[in-house]
Amino acid sequence: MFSFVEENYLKAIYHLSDHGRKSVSTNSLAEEMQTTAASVSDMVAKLSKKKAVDYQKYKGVNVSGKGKEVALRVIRKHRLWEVFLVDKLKFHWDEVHEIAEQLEHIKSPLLISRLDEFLDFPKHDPHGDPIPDENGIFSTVKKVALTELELNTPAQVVAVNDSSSAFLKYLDKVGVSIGTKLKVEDTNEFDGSLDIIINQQKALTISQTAAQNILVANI
Amino acid sequence: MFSFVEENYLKAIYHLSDHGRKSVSTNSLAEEMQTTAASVSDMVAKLSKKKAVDYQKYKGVNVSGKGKEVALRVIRKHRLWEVFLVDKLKFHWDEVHEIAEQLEHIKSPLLISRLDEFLDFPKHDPHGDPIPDENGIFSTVKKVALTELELNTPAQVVAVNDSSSAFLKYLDKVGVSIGTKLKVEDTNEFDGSLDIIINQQKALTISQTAAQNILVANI
DNA sequence: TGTAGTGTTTAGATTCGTCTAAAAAAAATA
DNA sequence: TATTTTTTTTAGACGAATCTAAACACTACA
Repeated sequence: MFSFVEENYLKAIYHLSDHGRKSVSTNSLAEEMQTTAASVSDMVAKLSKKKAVDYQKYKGVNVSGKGKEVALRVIRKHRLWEVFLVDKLKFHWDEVHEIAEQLEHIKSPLLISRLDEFLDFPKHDPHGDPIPDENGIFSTVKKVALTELELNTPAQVVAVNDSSSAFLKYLDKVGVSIGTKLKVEDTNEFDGSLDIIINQQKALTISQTAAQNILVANI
Repeated sequence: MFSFVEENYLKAIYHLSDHGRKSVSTNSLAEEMQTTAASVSDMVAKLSKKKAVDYQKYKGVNVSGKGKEVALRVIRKHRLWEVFLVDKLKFHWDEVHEIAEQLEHIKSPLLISRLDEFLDFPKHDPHGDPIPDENGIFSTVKKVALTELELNTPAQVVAVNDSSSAFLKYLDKVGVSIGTKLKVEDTNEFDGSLDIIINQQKALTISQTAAQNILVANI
């Protein structure tokens, strides 16, 4: 139905359009796909003919219903494989993207449902991004920055806003990762820093800047 | 270095040449690859220019040292993924080939070494075929028919001689599959049947005919 | 509101893997 | 050995995805 390359275009359009909310320019898509505007024009016309995107010349492009379905299926596979690589094969969360880019194109619905089960139906990938279910539905846990979390409310880290390697290294050092359970014990008004308890044991103070970049959900 | 398609050709040549022992005709390769002789001629010329095969016009083709390396790497990946699908994702051994055909082309040496470790360094795939190591070396376990196994010697099922569905169904029913650990407790001289212990617990008597078709290796 | 500048599309070419049809070489047979 | 049959290769073309260069369409500002 859709080639490897077409799937990648649909995924990119879906991302750049902010989940289908705004149309995507040829140039931005060209940059995302590491190719030329001319190639993008060609491919978008092709996807339009296949009814996978809505497209009018010079007016930008967006995924259609069908295109969104394809994009979500690929995203689901990508994120499930990332969970596999980190949880089962002990990869670090910042080394899995490239491999998942390849694995996401393996065609076998049964494989994916078995993998989902094997991984115990994860709702988030190792970066905290939500994994759509087989119908393309994201689980609707509300994510808030750690700075917004109420005092003494248990929560779980589900994502980060800053994925720079400096920040990820810092999180590693203090023992925070996706899935870490924590609560905020106190806030220090003079600099906005937070006193938190990690996994009901380790006490730690983190800066306001760090806390703004850690997203948590209630548990 | 080598495309998806080139890898498949090298694998097919390696197989048809009986592990590089005899040269492969254009027509047989065309049949194996489900394509035309003309396409094979083109591709073989291309692989020859890349020094992956030894080829002289009208004289057939065979893998070169480099080509054999590529083929063995692909075969290793294919068989490791098959083990993963059967052991971890609970696929039946006759449903994994198609999916492994796709997975075998994922490029990441680290992924494969991690997978190998995760699967506990299997030496055989679910069909009993040996898995080459990272240097392309097959483990040289001696396979013997179960009828030849010494009494009370622990061994592991590595292959079957008869892959008729009747025999496979029988094996399923009695709980014997590739990888099953067993030993022979006693032989019954009057009909050649064997009393065996499966996985150090289940006792079972099997006919001489069945035992001749089960290949085991010492462990 | 006309025009310079930016963004986008079209035209034409290239590489990869494939095809059909035809030519050439090897093998089989008389 | 000469001729027929089979196998293999070559020639030329095609679709997919890409590219560069050139034409075209929008936009922004003088």
